Amino acid sequence: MVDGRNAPRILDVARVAGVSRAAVSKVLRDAYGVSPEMREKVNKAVAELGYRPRLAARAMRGQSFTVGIGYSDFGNPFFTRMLSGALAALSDTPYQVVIAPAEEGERQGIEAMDSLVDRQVDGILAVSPRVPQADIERIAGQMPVVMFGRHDNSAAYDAVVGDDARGTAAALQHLADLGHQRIAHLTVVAADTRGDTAHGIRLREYRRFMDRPGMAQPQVIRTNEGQDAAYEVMVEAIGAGADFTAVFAAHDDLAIGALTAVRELRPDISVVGYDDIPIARNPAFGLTTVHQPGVEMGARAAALLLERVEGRDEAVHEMFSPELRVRRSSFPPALP
Amino acid sequence: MVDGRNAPRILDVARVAGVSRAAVSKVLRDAYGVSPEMREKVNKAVAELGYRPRLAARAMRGQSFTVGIGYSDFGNPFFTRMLSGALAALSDTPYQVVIAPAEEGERQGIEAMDSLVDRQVDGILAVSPRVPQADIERIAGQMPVVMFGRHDNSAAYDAVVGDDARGTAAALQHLADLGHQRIAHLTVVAADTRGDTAHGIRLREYRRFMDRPGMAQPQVIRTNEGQDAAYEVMVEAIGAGADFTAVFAAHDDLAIGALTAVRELRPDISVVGYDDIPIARNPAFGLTTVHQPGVEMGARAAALLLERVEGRDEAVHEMFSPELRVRRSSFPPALP
DNA sequence: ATGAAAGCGCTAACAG
DNA sequence: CTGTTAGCGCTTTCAT
Repeated sequence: MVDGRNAPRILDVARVAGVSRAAVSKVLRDAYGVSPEMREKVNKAVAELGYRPRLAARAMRGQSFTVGIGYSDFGNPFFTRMLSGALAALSDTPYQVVIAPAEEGERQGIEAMDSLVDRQVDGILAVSPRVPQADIERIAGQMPVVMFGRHDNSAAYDAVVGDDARGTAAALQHLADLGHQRIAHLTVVAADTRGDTAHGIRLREYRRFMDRPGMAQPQVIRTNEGQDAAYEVMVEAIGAGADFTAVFAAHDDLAIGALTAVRELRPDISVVGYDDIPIARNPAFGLTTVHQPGVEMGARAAALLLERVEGRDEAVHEMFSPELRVRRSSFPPALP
Repeated sequence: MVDGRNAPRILDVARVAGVSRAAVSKVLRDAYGVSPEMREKVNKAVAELGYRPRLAARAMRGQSFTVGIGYSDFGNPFFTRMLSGALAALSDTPYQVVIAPAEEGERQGIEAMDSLVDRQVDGILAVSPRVPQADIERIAGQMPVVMFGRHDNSAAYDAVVGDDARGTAAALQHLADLGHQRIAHLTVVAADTRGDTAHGIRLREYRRFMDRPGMAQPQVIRTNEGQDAAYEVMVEAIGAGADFTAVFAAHDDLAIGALTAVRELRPDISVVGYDDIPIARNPAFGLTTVHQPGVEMGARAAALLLERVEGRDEAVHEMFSPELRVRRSSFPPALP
């Protein structure tokens, strides 16, 4: 195996092209002050040698022209949408992208962000609901940061979020209009509904909504992630008597699990989800859900990050309006 | 914003701890020859300053202790399984992980791999069916490479693949046992069934199977990626007369689209998929499909990569056995 | 327009 | 066991 050490360096290119190292560097970055003929010679030498600049060496002097994305939950189709929006927005820029996968666990996400800092990326875009705000602010003190899906408005970093309060209200209003009064909320474990996370807001807004006159007591059902876990929990809840006629699930994956249980055991119960993942609109489910414009949100997050990298200073928080998509899963009217 | 430039350097730590830079470096890497008291002092100074070593500077001298994953198609649940297996296997090692997202397009994947080379990762694990073998071998000449899902056995890099020929035969045999003779194959565009890709093998094996006595002429139906595209194509095929009683889809996402069309228009047609994505086993679909042990495959790929990084030299190719999961979507017997 | 030279922060000999 | 020092490959003034 050819050791990385003997890969061509900028000096080799300079030698082949018969110019100085500085000249090569300038051509590479197309900086000011290179004659067309010099550019020609250098490019030829670069091609001939298959030269590629070493990013580590470059990064030691200044920008790395890389943006980092802190990411987790690769199986989440909504995150996938936002990721593809961000990648598309970044693909037309001189910035490359590296993704740091966040490990599971309590401090999930901060290691990923730190690893990006250590790599001297020029800016960070992250989906990290669990990371304490103080940690993010520490990092935002060192480089531009845009957080995705956080409602905690910080002056240190930008945020792109969906309007979860509004989306939740829309979903619940839809059920209420159908005549439902006893609506349960199926959501994730308490660790993930803390603070100003999307799931925290959805839960808070649910409680607020159930406070309205005519609505019943709130019933919060907790589950681990995954369709299967949601299914099990719902089977149990239904077995225990199920004092509700509709379920508002915190996201579509849970909703699918709930819908599966409901169809099997209590087809009269309505289910509404959140996110509008692709399978939701399959006629096999016809899941009524709250659509979020993930691609646009991802693209906007990337754009905000670039603005910051280029120098903007004040924090920006942008909220995207969700939109209810009514489908069959919530058609059956409530029982009297 | 605190500029990256004034982040603490190793010299600052040395000053605070009252020792030399080399001593700090040794403690950091816990190299041989540091007294406990020195270690103590240094660690204290590191914590106090919030010092973090700069990976770029470190990489310039030797290993980066990073493995790179070339990845694309973030929405593909099978890839997600293998990714989570790989990440889990890597999480217990001193190696960090960065993921380079592959852009769409013909040479999809090679830019991602090159970008990892430029970052001086210690090894690359990639899912890149479309990249020409020569390009991979060029990279494998510079650092360890493990490819996921490629059947082209190269001496330059390792490979982890599913036994697509066997999986395909199992799926088709199942349909044949049910009495089906006219089986169509729904697969992706020709650009992705070339060479020794998984889809290429599945297609080739399908043709071979249909050559058996008693089977009808092969019918290959092409579609773009996505359930919706597959649905449209199948609606069209059925509208055009559908001279088949069963469909073998190249992967589950296509199978779901096909199943949706079939249920709507020709519920007598059986559908079989490949990959066993989570939604496949939902009773709403009950999709018969070929299960691949994605998590194990990902973990094994990561392990092979580490072996290479640690010095193994001969190439290894490992094939994983798929397993047919029979469900409702293929129960209806063929029409006479 | 071009080139020489001084580092960026770290590691790894080597000396003490 | 600890410290000094010479680079790693690149960018970037500053002369020429």
